[in-house]
Amino acid sequence: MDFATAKRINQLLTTVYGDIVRVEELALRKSQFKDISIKEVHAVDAISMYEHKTTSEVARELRITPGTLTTMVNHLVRKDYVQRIRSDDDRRFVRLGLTRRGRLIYRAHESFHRKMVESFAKDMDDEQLHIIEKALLNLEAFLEFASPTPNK
Amino acid sequence: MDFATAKRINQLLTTVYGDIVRVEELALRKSQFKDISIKEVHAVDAISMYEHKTTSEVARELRITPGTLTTMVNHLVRKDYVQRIRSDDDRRFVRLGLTRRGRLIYRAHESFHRKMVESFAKDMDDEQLHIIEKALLNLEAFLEFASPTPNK
DNA sequence: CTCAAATAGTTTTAACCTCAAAATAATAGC
DNA sequence: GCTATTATTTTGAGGTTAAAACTATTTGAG
Repeated sequence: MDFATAKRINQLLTTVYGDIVRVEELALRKSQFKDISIKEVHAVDAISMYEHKTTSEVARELRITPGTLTTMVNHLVRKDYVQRIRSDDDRRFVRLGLTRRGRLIYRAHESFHRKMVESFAKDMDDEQLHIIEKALLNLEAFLEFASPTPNK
Repeated sequence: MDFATAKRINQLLTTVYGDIVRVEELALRKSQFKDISIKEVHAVDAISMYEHKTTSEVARELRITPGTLTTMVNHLVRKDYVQRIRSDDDRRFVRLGLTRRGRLIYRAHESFHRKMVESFAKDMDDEQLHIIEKALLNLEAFLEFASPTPNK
């Protein structure tokens, strides 16, 4: 790969995520959901629609500590996006679910991402999509090699 | 594009950046540069080697406010990564430069990214690289459309 | 030339996100 | 029934950020 191309691709890779977050944040401010931050939306996304995962499971998925998620969930409960459901079989567990309002923003967020990926892969055939997925998987493998995840 | 592929690509896109940052942060902790955060390294990167950009220019590039950059630069000066150079022609401007130590970490960071992009594009020919760049540009265009950047 | 407006940067304030460690609550094993 | 373990919450502290007020400097209209 020539130097200039590497530079451009690096630039794109490192810019794109920040741009996604910025656009999402902006869209929230202009929507009916002004009281929720993008991090909180990602928590809503991880909690997801029907699974009722535990606090620890969701925290692991978000790569934050359970303590951090607890305060986040406090806010999200107060703002009526999330509900806590104590497990009946083992009352140490707290299972998390979305309220009606939580499900609304979940779907809005999902729809944004669907549109985003669609436009990302616009005019591409299966083979081209495969190349892109391969590249992203290469990247994941590099990162995994650079710093192995403790798999539990 | 079929649903499952879209899901996988979305997953990869949204995970990858966080993984890059996590790996970089971990590498820093294990290196000789333990006193600098990844955000600060990105500031060093934006300040760059020889240009002596002004505070506002660097802030714009990093998409943070000048006030935020000022406190960041305070830390980086104290830790001997960055130096402030008052402009002589217009003494309102502060130009930013790297110290010896700043240049060291600049090159280390640059090298990490070079390796990263290389492994990202491993075994790909020019045409395949072009497809990937196209996809990333599509994504940028979508984001730009979703929320136009105020170009000044 | 002088002073008001504009410009660049800094300081202050407050919010949010985060983690580590201690505290609390519940369960499991002996 | 204790003791250890597990899941969550609370507490305390630090990092990142933006907004607004403020300082220093320059520009330009009169």
